[in-house]
Amino acid sequence: MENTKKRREFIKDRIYEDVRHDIITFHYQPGEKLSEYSLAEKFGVSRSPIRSVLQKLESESLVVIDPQRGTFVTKLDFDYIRDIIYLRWCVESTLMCQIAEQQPEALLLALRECLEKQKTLLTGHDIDPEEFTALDNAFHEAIYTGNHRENLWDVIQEVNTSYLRFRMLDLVQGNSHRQIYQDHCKLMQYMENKDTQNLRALLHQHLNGNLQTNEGIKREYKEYFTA
Amino acid sequence: MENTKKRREFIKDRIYEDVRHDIITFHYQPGEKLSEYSLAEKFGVSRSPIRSVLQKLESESLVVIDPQRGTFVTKLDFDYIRDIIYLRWCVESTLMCQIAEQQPEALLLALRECLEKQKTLLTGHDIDPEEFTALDNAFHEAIYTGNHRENLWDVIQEVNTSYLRFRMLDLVQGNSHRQIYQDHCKLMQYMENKDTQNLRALLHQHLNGNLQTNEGIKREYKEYFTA
DNA sequence: TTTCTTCAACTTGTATGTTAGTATACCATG
DNA sequence: CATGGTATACTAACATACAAGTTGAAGAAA
Repeated sequence: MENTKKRREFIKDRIYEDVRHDIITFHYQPGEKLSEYSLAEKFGVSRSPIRSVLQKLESESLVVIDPQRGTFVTKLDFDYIRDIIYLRWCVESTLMCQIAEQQPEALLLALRECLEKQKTLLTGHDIDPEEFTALDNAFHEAIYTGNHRENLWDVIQEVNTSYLRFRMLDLVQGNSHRQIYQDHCKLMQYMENKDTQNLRALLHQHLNGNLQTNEGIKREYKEYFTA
Repeated sequence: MENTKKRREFIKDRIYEDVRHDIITFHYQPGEKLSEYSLAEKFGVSRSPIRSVLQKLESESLVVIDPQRGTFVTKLDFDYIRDIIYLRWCVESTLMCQIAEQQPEALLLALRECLEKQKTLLTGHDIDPEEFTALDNAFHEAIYTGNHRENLWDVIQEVNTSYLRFRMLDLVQGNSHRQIYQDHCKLMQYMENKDTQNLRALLHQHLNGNLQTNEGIKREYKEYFTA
């Protein structure tokens, strides 16, 4: 049985992935101009697929299209990111409390396996930020899928890209991987011990990536943020 | 001081509002085909602005574009809607508990004013579903803005259209307006009395628009829903 | 009748003009 | 020098033409 829906790959799909990746990894810097014409030239295509790509990127707030002026990579808006963090906190703390309550065997096992993978990756040198991010995401995704909230995970992913860029900023510094892993382990413990009080508090801190360092990042990369 | 940012009105903006409205109000029915060419003809424009509109509508899951086949109004996916309800429940119950805790004077006053408007509208005959929806939304929006979560409200609105269509189904029947108003009043009471237990329970029921009636709607409009 | 092939009509993707708004460098004017 | 108008280059919005895949009906073959 073939359930992988064959969807022809269009030029715009490939370009979308390329440009999105380059924005998230700060290859294109916040504020940088991305004109249709120059992108079309770069990828060797016409402006039509580029327009599609830019409009899609605008819908996830990665670029802003200023009519007849230009299209620009959005700067990081901390007020916006702050609300995305709050959104995830509200949802994921509720989900985790539910897990703490019900102690679903299969899910807890899956989460422990996920943590093992993270531990393994951490033993090596030169940790690839994107690879670690994938494992980080896998842990959080399991929280959703384990509660049969796959759609909810997908929905949140669509608005999560701004937060993703924000987290990338301190991940490239390379010293927060271990902290994230340890947070996950503690969250795991709290769920197993039904310690919802500490669970919610730690998750808040975890999603914020340690409040004190945020201020440092905002200073260090202040040209990446909106005023 | 002029703070309304003058943004030139483009053809696609008007068409977007038109088509979106017609989908939400079921003028275009779920599953119906919306070809670029026929829409272009209907609005007397070329396919370019129509493509913009349809791509934007796809990003909020109101249409699905099947390449080289056609563009169709999406059917209501209850699994998806269920998760949107859960999302709103997680967020709004947290916000309301926060309000219950802090008892912010100005916000409580604003909420009471909002309820008065709803009460006034309910005294008349022939209640306009869209007008009531606006007042319903205003109550929920105040919960966000009162906690300085304007961005979060905006984010949720972007994924809320599917839920909006779902609620429209029983609103046109015209017998749930009073129930919604009464729910709001009770939620208000629970917040003032810091009764978070009942608050969370009622909000869940409120967002679901009464579980028992949902089954009836799914039967009555079953051609509007996915299998 | 049933099944397969062919083809025409229709779909969106892509390419390329054309139009109109914006920003800026330049120059004339005070 | 300061100011205001103008020409110009650039932008995205919009129009149009062509390309390529999908669908389904008509018709031939079994």
